[in-house]
Amino acid sequence: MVTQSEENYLKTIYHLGKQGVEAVSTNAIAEQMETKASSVTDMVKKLAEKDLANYVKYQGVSLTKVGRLTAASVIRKHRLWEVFLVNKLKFSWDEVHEVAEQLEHIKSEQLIDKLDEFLDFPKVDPHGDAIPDKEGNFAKISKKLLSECASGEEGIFVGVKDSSASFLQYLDKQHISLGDKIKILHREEFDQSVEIMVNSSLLNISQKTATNIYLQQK
Amino acid sequence: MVTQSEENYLKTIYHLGKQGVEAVSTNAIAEQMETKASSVTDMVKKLAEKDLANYVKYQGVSLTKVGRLTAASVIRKHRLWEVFLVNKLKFSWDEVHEVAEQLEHIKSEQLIDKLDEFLDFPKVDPHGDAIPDKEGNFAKISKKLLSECASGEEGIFVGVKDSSASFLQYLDKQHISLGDKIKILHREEFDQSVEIMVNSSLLNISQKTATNIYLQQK
DNA sequence: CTTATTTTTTAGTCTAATCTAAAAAAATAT
DNA sequence: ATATTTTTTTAGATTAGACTAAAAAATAAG
Ligand SMILES: [Mn+2]
Ligand SMILES: [Mn+2]
Ligand SMILES: [Mn+2]
Ligand SMILES: [Mn+2]
Repeated sequence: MVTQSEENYLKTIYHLGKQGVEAVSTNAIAEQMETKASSVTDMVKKLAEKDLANYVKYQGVSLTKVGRLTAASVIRKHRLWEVFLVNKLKFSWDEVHEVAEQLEHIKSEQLIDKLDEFLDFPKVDPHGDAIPDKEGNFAKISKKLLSECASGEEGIFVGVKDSSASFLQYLDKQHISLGDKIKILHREEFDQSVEIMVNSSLLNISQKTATNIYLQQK
Repeated sequence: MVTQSEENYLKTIYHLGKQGVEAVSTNAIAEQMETKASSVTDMVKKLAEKDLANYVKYQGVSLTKVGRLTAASVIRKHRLWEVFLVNKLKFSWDEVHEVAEQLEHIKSEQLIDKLDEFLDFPKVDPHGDAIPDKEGNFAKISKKLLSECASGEEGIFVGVKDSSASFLQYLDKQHISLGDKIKILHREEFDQSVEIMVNSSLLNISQKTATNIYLQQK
């Protein structure tokens, strides 16, 4: 049995280390999970003991095949629940993370299969992140950061890199929503801010904002 | 904060002691929860410490007002999730209990409010049990055990007393479903079995079955 | 190549929730 | 009224997960 805490560690290692393939440092995990390095060392030993992780003292952790699959399954559940909360229960996209953080640990294959069907087999969550299938495979969506687009280029807003409530609320306030067509009009050399056209209105966004918006082109 | 384990104890005490008002014995709780009496003693002390229960050594436990409200809230969540699983995800009524046992511990007021609305404010769960409102009040449904009905009487099948999977599956096999009209034709003195009419077909049910079926009359 | 700094691990505590075995109290039976 | 049985509590251990402080290893600077 994989505990809730183990699942949270697996998810973090998965995210930090390119799907858990690259070795991740103890400190990186501790920082991400807001816990102490010594706690991470303990847990990482346990994951290795259970053959969910590869761990060599002082050399970081990566995930085994089983570990990766387990992590992907948790991520799948997290994102499906987020879709449920937004599409069915009318949560807004900045309110769902905490609740999904709990729901992702509910243990029932049947539940997730039926939820997936009920939601009509969504491929992305409310933040534009891909939902892995049961085998842990992601549909590769080609997307590019707005900050990397040249002026004149345009694309559809399909995802956010930062999905903190504050950023999502900022986007709401600016009336920038997933699915909108965005055109890059001008990039200011001085501060890297960008002038864009969204919903036929002009907007100026900071460099920080531009590095957190994904566009899909053509 | 009330832990998951504490919530489970509160729920059990609530069910065993007439909504937690009557004192419940340590052994009764232990048996119900399939744990040891010594574990119950420990937990009960903790609940008393947190002002969720009234506990006097050797005299059993009852719930405080806050304890009762907390228990009712967990039961509310459990039953709302059961409705969701059956009505929306198409689980059958014998499959939902275990999953609801986990879902009932998800912490989010907003989630439950929105779920309640999404389900159209149901008053009973898939087993005919009343769903308490946010204040912990149950809509009193007048229902009577089939075993207590005289021959000639009839009523609508509105609930089960035993909601074990095996009993529910037995009812499915006999094509007896919630909402069916049942008429008592004859009670056999010898073994207390009952001949009934359901869906215009004759059926003979055991005494045990009869004591687990609730009818609503007129 | 040493010394200093940073990172990681170990050692030792702590809390929550469980258990077994033994002691104490309460209930039942002679 | 005493002895027996049952119930409940206590005492002591165990496991998971987290923490602090100290030791050890790895990395970076001079
Ligand atoms: Mn989580
Ligand atoms: Mn998301
Ligand atoms: Mn439960
Ligand atoms: Mn039920």
